[in-house]
Amino acid sequence: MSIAASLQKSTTESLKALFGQPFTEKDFQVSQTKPEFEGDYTVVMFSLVKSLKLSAEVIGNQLGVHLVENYPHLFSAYNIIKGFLNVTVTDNYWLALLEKNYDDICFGKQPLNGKKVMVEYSSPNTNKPLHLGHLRNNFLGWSVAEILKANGNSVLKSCIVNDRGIHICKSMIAWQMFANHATPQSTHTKGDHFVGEYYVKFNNEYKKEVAALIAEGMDEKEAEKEAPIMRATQQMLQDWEAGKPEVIELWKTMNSWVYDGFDITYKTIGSDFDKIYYESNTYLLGKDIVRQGLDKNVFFKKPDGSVWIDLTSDGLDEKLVLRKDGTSVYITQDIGLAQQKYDEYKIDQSIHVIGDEQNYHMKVLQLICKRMGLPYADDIHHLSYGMVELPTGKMKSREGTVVDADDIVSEMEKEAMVKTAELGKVKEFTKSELTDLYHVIGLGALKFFLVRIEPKKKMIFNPEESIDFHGFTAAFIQYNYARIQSVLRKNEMLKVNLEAGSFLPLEKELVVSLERYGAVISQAAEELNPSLIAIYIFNVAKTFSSFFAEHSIAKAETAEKKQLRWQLANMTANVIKSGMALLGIDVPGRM
RNA sequence: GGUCCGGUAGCUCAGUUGGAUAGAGCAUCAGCCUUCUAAGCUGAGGGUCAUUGGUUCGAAUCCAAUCCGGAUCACCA
Repeated sequence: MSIAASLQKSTTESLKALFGQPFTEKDFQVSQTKPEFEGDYTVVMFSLVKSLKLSAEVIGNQLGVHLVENYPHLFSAYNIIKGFLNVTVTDNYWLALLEKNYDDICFGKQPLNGKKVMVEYSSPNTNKPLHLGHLRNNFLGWSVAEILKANGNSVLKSCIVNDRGIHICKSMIAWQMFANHATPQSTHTKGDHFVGEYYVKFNNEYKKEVAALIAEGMDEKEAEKEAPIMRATQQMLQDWEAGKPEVIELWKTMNSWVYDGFDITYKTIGSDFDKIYYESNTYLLGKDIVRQGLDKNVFFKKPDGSVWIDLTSDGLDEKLVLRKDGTSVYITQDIGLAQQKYDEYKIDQSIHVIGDEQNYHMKVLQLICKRMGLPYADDIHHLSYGMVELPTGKMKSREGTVVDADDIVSEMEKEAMVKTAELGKVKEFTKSELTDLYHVIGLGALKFFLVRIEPKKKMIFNPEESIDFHGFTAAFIQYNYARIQSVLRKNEMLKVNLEAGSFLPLEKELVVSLERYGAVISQAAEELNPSLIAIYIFNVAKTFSSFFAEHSIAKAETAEKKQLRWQLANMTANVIKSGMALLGIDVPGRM
């Protein structure tokens, strides 16, 4: 149990003992004591004044005395300022905490709780390479999965690959028209980039054709429908659905090029999945559920044969679930996929990491599942995140205005190389050690940049002012980790009895901060919010950095101080490494 | 128009779920390497928490209205 939770518990017990009535943890608030006051944690008593009809001073005094007398192993002193009861935790508590955990690499993590969660993220289209927006999705999803694991859940990482549909056919048609049998191999191009080029080519050609038709006097809407390349694409989609061999062959070939490219990117950024779903296998699912829903009158049929659900009573609109020709739409397959996941794994919670542009869609999906009475309806959760935009506006792959994932990663590595060379601290590194270091620093900076902000906020990425290595960054944290490793290499831990020790302010601040790690993981898991981990780890590193500048470990005043600081440093390193791992960021032994 | 999200320092963001004098990073300015890694440390300046009203011991936080920005409301996915 965290010290904050212990204080909460002992406060409810004390209040009950003192005033003879039951209290819960909601009746008062516990928070960290502000640095300008004496004490470690604070009980806010204003909320108790009314129910007890006593002044805050009186309650605080009685409570303070009771806490110190009855929990002497936890609390050593208190003071009251206005309605705030500031409680000092005993030095022995902190010493014992350090002694027990300074070398525990699992500190802060929870044992398995039996809950099964699936996190779906990434969900790429197989017609273009990944871009910065996908990276935010990947890093968020991956990190949320790791945080949930650390908090005791069994987690399955999943991915739905959008490998079919009109947008895939666009790249295929363009390849047929313009490629002259070129391949990634023949052009020495990474497969996903290669296919992406044809997606852009499609759109250029399409625009040209539409413009030409309009020039001939056709109106815009019709021109967009009638453009020959679009007609050919639609024909191809029909051929695909009919299973026309040469179309399927081309589809498989081009998709395999893209997968080769994705594999490289995923490997580079450290993304992985336990289960991959393909839309080409799932797009027909869900129709049965719709049929059942028709029988139950959850859905209704319009005269033309299309099937709808009326969500107006929930403040939404009517939504189509089956076309008049009986084929399924986006939402239909999602219902089917949700059912399939549940059948396969009996998951307790299904988290979908999807951009906030799809808030409406996910709301509809959940509502439909609810109205159908599906058992997992309430366990579907949309982790919605804001778009990554450029100073010039939205990224559009159709128009080629995207920050490519592979490009940005290698640019960051290059930046890391330049900066490292300037500082000249790792001259004895081998070539491959250097490559690893640049990767760790460059990719770390990028991940931290994308994950340090609350998911639902949209963010603007300015390529001109590229991500730097100072302040609230991964590099700062990695740097402090490397410094600690250096100290630990040069100094051995002494084996001294620390029973009677006490803390200087920065030592105390550091151990108090480290103690919170478990609570931070829990909160991040509950809120599905990796930025809490990022902020926390940064604060740990910052506190360490001040501590490190102020107090020497090698030349500590006494043997006890040297041991205490050695253990503090070691535990800090472990927490940094562990926390950064939850964000998918590695830490170097030297930099 | 309906629904949803956002608006906090020049910029990028926190703000422990209603608590003490609203905090970090960047940028600016002033100090600090003969001492365990200066990708660092210490300090300074910088605020109408979009606006107005309400709720109460107490509001950046909750409620209402308004303003600004964004997303979405397809027989696309």
